[in-house]
Amino acid sequence: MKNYLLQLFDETKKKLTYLNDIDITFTVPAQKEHGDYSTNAAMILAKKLKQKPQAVAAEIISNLEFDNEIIEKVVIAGPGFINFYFIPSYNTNIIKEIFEKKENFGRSKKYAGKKAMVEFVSANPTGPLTVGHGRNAVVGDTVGNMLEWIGYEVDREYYFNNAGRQMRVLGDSVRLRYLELLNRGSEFPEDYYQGEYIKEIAAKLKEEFGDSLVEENAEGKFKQAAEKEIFADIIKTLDRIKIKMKNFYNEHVLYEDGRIENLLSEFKKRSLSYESEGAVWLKLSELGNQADKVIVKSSGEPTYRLPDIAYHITKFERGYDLMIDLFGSDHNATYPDVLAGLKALGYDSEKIKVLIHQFVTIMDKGEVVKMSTRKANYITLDELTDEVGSDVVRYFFNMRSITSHLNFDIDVAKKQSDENPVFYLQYAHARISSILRMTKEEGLESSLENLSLLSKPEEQNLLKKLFEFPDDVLYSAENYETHRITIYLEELASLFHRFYTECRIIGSEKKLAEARISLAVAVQTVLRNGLSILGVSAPDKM
RNA sequence: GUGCCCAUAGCUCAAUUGGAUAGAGCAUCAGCCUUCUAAGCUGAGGGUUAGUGGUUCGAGUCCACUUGGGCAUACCA
Repeated sequence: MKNYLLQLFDETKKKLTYLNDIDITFTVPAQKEHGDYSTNAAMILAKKLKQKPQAVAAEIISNLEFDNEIIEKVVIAGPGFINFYFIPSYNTNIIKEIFEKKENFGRSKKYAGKKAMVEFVSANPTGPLTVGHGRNAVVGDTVGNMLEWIGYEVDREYYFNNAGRQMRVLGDSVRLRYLELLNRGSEFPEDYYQGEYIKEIAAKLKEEFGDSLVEENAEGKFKQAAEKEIFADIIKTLDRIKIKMKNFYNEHVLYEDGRIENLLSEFKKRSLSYESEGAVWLKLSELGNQADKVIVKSSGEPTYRLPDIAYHITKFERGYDLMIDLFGSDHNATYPDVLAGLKALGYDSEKIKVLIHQFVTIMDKGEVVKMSTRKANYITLDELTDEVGSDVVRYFFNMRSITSHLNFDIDVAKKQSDENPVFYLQYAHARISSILRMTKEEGLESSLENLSLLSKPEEQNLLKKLFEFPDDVLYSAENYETHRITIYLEELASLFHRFYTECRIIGSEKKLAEARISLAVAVQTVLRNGLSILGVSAPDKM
């Protein structure tokens, strides 16, 4: 429907050139009395043309050469909206399109040939992934899916660093637990990693090496073993919720390749850095940021900014047209420095989209759980997946705008009741499978012959909703908003359940029954496609 | 103190980016199964969109201030 309108307006632009001055958008009105689609173009143009919106609207309409077989009427309403009413039987064309495109219905080629990278999770291997990481992981993966749906070739990457203070403390935590097991322990510091997994790693080391590691330092075997074990667990955890990284990028590579040194001398050469108090500073205040920041400490060790900039340069060199960085809100102060640094070096920082998601608040037994990896006071993503399953985890994290805090009530999630809307969608899908099984037994098959019989409001509403899917996918993807997909699917499922209640298939006249089966199949296809974007399964039975 | 994000129904959240009468789910109440899955459907109640002012044909959305929260504000990442 929208495509037809766009076509129609493209034609009209030749006659009314002022239409080229604005972006003409079509929206589905909230009130169905206002038609199938609506545009506010006349109101926007009224200001530019210094005419009344109604007069502009009238002129536009009189120049529209629309097909009376497709559009029933076009009217001016309210302050100057132009409302379009389509012929009901035209709406059934969407079923044919869905039957043709099947699992590809909703995909578009708008960004075909473009490469995107989504960098997400990127947690250092100091402990198991928590529920907090879960939001990042699921949203990142789903953003990747959405980008694929609009044509991008997408790489998923996990950036980490196994050097630095955090990791030293991790290694030493394992060492102390190991010594404890040999009854040679000393006091375990409060600010060390308290988790059980540290003890498990220590136990494994004891099993393998006996007491031969007593003199070993924290940086060696202990840290290596910890990193290896923890990473293996992280990959397993991600795999359980259907996330596969294309690449794990170790910050260390940037040092080995000499990128850090090169970058440092590049900044120096361009007079973007200076030395003071034994440290090297980046002139961020000259680049429009708040204050200069240290890039190399007086100890000689770079701060995270330097490798982060170097890392992003590798992304540019790898030829990505779009680079997504997904962070929790605790990083909201760090990325502007990185972007400013890149921009100063001549890279197009517009190609980098930084998405910041707000924190997950965990509620357990009516209380907020304060999370800390260090104190081992957290709920792991694995535990959550054990409790509710991958589908609920993925759906739950995808269903909220990332700008808002996500309130994760463990009690509710455990219930697996109808408070989890994912079941509502899956139920609609399973219901259709069931219908198809039953109707087959009755000798009924889907048919595209008599779709014009689909004229009841419940049927028409479904058809119009199906039309919106490709648009919704595009919109969601371009704005990186996974939750819009869940909203769409819930609305579609709701319309289907209403159709199911009002429009029986078995027992209806054969032609009508077969047209309705086609509609049900189309709805099921779209439900399945939408769920696959979210990474949620579409069961045939529940 | 300063920067970023946020405040919408009892609770959890939407609102097509400035559009028409602010919508869903849960919870509460009242109905609907001898017929394709009741994990469903129908109806009811529930709102000064934190507050005040401003911008304009039109504001939950944009601007200013106020209040209240989250995250930052390191020579940690």
